[in-house]
Amino acid sequence: MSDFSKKYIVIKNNRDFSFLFKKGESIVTFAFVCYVRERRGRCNRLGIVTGKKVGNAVKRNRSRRIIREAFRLFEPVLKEKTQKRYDFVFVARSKTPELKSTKIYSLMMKNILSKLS
RNA sequence: GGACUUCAUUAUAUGACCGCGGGGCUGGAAACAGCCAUGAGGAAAGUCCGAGCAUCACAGAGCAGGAUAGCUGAUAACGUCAGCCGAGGGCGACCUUAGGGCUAGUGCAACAGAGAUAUACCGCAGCUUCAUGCUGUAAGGGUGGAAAGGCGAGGUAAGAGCUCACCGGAUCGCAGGUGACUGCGAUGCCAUGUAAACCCUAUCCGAUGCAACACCGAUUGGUGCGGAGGUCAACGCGUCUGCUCGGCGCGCUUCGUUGAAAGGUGGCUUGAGCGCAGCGGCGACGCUGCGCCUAGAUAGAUGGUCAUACGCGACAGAACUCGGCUUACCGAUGGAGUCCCUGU
RNA sequence: GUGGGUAUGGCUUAGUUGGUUAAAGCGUCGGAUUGUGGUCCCGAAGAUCGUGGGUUCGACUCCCACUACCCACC
Repeated sequence: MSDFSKKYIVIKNNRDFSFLFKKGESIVTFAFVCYVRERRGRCNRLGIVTGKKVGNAVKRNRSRRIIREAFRLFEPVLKEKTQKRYDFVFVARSKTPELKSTKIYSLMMKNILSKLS
């Protein structure tokens, strides 16, 4: 996958994660914690963290899927609004697997867009 | 009708739209786009056993260490499973069972008790004495988890397997059974418990694990580390700082070292496979025939929204692959069987 | 994937060749001292020894299974 594609890139490096935890702007809700930072490039990047505290493998998988789905809906809205591109890291919390993706989507719209613009 | 026992099966379903993984087809130089079917479990879990597979080691034998422990069978193998035997529980269907050896040796057994692996405190009886002492005995008392098998009768000075019947255990013989063992008879009462204490006996075990391992690619060069140089002119990051300026370091060049560790591909899913039928076997299971192909990711694919139905959906997510075991779990359905109550 | 360890009063630790009663410090409570509080002194309460089975006459200790936490290696 290159920067020319429409989709986002998955953050894999531990260096990128720790950099975002240090330098990123944090947005806290009851469903997730989000770290954002502006980046140069043509697409957004996404990383999801589901720690041991979230629960067993099923719960961790579910929270990862929900966040990814919400972000899939959220991303085109973001691209229309601004020309800037960002790195995102979402950290799941213990309540995340019981929620619906629409709920997380609305939380993203409310909290993140207002913060970035 | 109630109370159970046991063996299986199943684990929300259907449709629409959007999205993900690998696969196939079409278009395209490629990037990619479109279409098609397909995509988590009974435990995928815990990692407690046993194998396959791979690499290394290995003439043969033994020691050490570990595992297992009724018998017969099943199996690739097992600590698993089936049937049976013994023991225990339940009125019963049925369930549970680490179930070799203390007569190979060593160790341990607190407190209590007279005495704990050998004894005589209170007793009982005989002899004797002022008091008491000596001898015999182990029925009774009390202690304890355990006191020379239990109970009754005979017997006796009082007693005792001293003798006898029954029960229990041991040894020997005979019969039945592949065998564990069971039945009968004779002898005859000889010594507690603990080997999930050391240990002994029998059987088994080479080590490491798919991050194994194999291949690709090589000085025109990859990874990490270190030295020297360069430049902050420009840009980014880090650091000094609350901020700005500025400095230093990295990204640049070069030298030395590291020498496949890094990256990619394979391993990676057709297998002791699954389903159905027939045959053999009490059964675990085996044989034959027909049919089927059913995840293969690599920061890790199954999700979302809407609608309908009901009982409103538990435990839970493949990571090389199988056979078990163990643990978690809302329920639903079916087969077989037992006991009790009522009616005919 | 492989291997190892820990769990004991509210907290931090002792204790296990199996033997009656599980020890200590801090903390808590009560008393004494002080004009009051602290320090000091005296006393008390507080533990199903992580959970569930088993072996044994008897288990914190031995064996098995499970739960939670921690660590190491590739």
